[in-house]
Amino acid sequence: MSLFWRKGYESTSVQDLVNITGINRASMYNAFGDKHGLFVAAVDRYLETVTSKRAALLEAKGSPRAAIEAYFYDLLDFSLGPGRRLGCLLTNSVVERGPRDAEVDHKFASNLQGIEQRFIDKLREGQRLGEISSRQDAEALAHFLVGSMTGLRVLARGGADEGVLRDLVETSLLILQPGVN
Amino acid sequence: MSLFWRKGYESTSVQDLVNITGINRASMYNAFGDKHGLFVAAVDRYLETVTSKRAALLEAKGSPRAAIEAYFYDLLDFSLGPGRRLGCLLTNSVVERGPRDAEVDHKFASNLQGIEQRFIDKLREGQRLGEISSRQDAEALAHFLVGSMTGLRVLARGGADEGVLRDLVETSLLILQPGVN
DNA sequence: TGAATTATGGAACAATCATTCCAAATCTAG
DNA sequence: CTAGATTTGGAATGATTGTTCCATAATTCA
Repeated sequence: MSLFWRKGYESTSVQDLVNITGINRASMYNAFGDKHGLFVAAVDRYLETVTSKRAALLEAKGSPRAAIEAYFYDLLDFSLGPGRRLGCLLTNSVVERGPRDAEVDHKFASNLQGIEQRFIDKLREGQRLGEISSRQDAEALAHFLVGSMTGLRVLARGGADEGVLRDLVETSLLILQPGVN
Repeated sequence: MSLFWRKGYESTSVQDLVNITGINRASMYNAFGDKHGLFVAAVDRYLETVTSKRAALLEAKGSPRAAIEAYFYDLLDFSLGPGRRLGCLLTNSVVERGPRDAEVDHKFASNLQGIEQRFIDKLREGQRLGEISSRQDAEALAHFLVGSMTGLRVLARGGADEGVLRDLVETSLLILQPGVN
């Protein structure tokens, strides 16, 4: 998973995977079928461990707006660490392979939809409580947040300065603030 | 350029390039040195043709806010066309190769900085004219717009629905609107 | 303990990779 | 028109790719 995350699919050879895991080549083929099967398993593991831990922040009780903010700041912190500027494995994979890998494409869509739905729930609740702007409907705001999140991840991998990422997060969250108009 | 755009660097073989261009292998090596040299030339050409044409929209006279809006809607339209859901060649390349290709990394950073500067100029002017919110300084807004733009390009390549992309653009532009607070 | 299933090491596979080489063809200048 | 330089076609290079095979070792289970 780490290797695919860092180097992508094509640049990671089966030999690399054998070297770093210490697992025999034949065993890997026995367990995962082929390189792509192993790759898909790595993406699944990524979603189960890395992504879903953060998604849990969107289930927290209490202020819905605070939950969304916590989600974004967690993502920001994670994106900034040294040696952590890897972006999101699934996002990277869909950029590299999306048009030619239906499985990755589908995982990307359904994962995004999952996050979007959590956003929508929290946004609706926040709008009802008056702590989130009702200028736009929750779906539009959720779509916006998904886009922001994606941009953040990609810019992080691209080596953008911390200030840029921070401004992106702060400004994105600011739009949730209920204004007067 | 088209091939690298569609398939990425690693998945595009020199043989593919020979086939599609009809240019002899030796001629290509003579002109560009190696595959990476050709790739860099393709990225440069992409920036000169595709990207810079849109960047010109940010130089237009008249309403600065309208210029920014025109830029985003042009990007949106382009991203939506059938067979055009390719994202941005430079962004895709930095996701695939960024950590291991200093040249691509540098091009990405300087290209983004160029767009950011144009955003800043237009934002400042718009703030002076009162047609853009002064709630945040122009730098922060520019960083935000760069992030939005990046998200849009990646989501487009990822096959996101038109509505998602449109909501992302509209909401991002809404934040420029001068409010009461 | 013994039989059956599974994992391991390592060689071997054909295919494809980027790259190089060279003689023949083409183009460029004087 | 001709000598010199460049481009072309196409074969050939060695390295690396993903994948398979098989005899041996380890493990599992009754």
